[in-house]
Amino acid sequence: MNKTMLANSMIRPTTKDLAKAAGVSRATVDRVLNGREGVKKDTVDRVNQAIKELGFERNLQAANLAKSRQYRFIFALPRSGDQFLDQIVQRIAEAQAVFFADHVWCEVQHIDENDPHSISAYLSALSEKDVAGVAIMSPETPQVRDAIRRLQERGVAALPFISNQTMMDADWVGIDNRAAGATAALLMGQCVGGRKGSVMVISESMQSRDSLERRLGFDDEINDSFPHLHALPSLETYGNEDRALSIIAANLKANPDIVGIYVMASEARKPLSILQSLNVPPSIIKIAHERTPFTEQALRDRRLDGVIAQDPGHLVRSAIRRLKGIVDRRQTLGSQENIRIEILLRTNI
Amino acid sequence: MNKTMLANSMIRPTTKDLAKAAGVSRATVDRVLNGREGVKKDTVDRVNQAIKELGFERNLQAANLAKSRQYRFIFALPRSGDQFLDQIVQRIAEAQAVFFADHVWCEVQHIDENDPHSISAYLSALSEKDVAGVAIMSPETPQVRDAIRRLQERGVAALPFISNQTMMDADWVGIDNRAAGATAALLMGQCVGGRKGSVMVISESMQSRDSLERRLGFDDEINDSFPHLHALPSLETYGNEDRALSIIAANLKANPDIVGIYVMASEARKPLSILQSLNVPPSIIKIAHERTPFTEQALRDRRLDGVIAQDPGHLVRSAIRRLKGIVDRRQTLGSQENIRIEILLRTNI
DNA sequence: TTGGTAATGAGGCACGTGCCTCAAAACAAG
DNA sequence: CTTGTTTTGAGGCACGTGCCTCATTACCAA
Repeated sequence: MNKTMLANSMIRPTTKDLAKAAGVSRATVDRVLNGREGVKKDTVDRVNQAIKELGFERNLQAANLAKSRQYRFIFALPRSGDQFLDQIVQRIAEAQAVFFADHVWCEVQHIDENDPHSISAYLSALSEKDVAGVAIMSPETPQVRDAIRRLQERGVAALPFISNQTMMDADWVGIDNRAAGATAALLMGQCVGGRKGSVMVISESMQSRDSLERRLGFDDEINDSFPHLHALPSLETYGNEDRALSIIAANLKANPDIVGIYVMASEARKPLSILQSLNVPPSIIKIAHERTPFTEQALRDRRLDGVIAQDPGHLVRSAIRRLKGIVDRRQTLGSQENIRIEILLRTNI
Repeated sequence: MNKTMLANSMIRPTTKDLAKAAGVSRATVDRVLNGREGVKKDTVDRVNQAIKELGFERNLQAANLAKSRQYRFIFALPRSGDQFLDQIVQRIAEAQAVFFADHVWCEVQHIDENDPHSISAYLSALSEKDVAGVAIMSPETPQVRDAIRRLQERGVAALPFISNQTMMDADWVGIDNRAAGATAALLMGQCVGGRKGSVMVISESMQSRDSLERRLGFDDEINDSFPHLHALPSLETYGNEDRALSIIAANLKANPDIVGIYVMASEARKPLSILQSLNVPPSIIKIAHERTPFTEQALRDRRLDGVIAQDPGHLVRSAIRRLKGIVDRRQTLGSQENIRIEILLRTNI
């Protein structure tokens, strides 16, 4: 009995079954399924009713075959040469091979993160004919936000990637930066042990939403759980090495009680080498973001005590699956694509 | 130019193209692709050559459509009622919905983890006709190991799940338990701070490979990095509450210098409630495994300081993708399906 | 050469859906 | 009623592969 039941439940209804159940022809079912005009409201309802009753779900493989559909996706990423981005690009190339069997093609398009106008222009030029979806990593500006909206209206799947845009709280791929900051704080508190003192916070710029959120989460957790620690105001390097050196040195001198340093930017290399050149002792706890060859090595060498990371491979594959899900109008399981905040220590690299 | 290039590279060669390129008929191509007999070695080579040259990869959607293929997978899991397993079962149900569009059906089959004979008998009864693949969570025994091998020989994809079998170092789904143990140790060391003392280690049984590996990793890291800590011999509860209470109490009394407790088993509930009933102070660091409603709450209440976890949803989906990959003879990206060792603290639950 | 077998080709149907055409039916307005 | 429009049906081809059958060719040995 069990077997028969299973066998039955494993036969998926087809459009033919639908037609029979709704008492219409396959042509009409087709019109309803693909939203074509010229069907009476009443008939549409009958078909939809049948869909529900039979639990019909269109056979995507067959549909894609019929349409010889291809999924062309574009990753619009900042130019920059930091190691985290390099990783992302590399993972995209790897993902290509994995998703080849699903008829997915990915391309990387470099955009100028500091020129919202050019980004918007680029996005506006994309047509649904050429591109099925775009994953966009860009700081939030009204122009970019609008360009994304227009893309979606034109039928192109658009997904904020790693950097979030306020508009879409659910529909984006990346970690919860506030929680990431809080995690950094907790790790900091625990590594510092009972010691009392200040914590230096280094960022590239506090303009971006990501940095702001990390900072908020960091402060919340420090205040909540480690009142004996004092988080200093953020130092902004603006990606300038000389500036970074001078402000970090000054900050160190001004706060001799520093027990920890939190490097908030995604590129930890420069701040850390500056710290090293300034002979900051290992007893001062150092926590950074993102797994890169550099941070991995630093963890091993104990130049870093902890790293808060998001897996680049997972980010990329998640973005692809999400884009594909949008294009296919598939139900996606929210929890499936939650990007985890990883804590890297020496042992779990 | 860019566009044309892309358009060309985006047309996948078909068996027809293959036939033309190899100078044979589609029938012969078919014989080669599907390993049928009666083709001259020479011809086979020519076809394979063409496959390489064209970069041919069979269109899985079309093939599955033609065969009206369904993927029926079975998760063979221990009966038990622990929360971690409950989560797994729940995730399987969720995954069903997500993978429905891929024609994947999953079933949970409860097995008796303590009866290798019955497990082996169950696996032996599975035929390639009914089942495309099985994910097996079972402690390692020669009988189970052999049954898995025979399954594979019969053409059923078989994948050790969460509990590893020595035989397959690469082909299984779960975390690296040795690294997990080491991570627990490192977390322990950091939370304990500079304090000196002993660490209690509680397990259900040291018979299983998983426990052994965790213990090895734990000891390695403690010895390496925290010489001021002393890891006590493992306490084995054998799942018996009375026994657990008495040995834990005795262990606490015998070692007044205990500064940390490592609960190695996947079910932390009972050991922890025993510890609570024994009034173990919060200053003693407690680390356990697996994210469950219980451990989440315990982290929030600060009854637990850290949890080493593997994401059940990811485990399940990874197993399904792996099984499907095996059945489809697809290339799988190793790194894609690496299960991460997650560190859960209060902030990143 | 002949007979026999092994190797190959030609062709067709099926899978489930998308998309098209043309005809038939239902309906509304005059 | 007729005329015109809207709605529906019938049917067929295409997508790329698997799996048949039957015919044809190549090759080997007697």
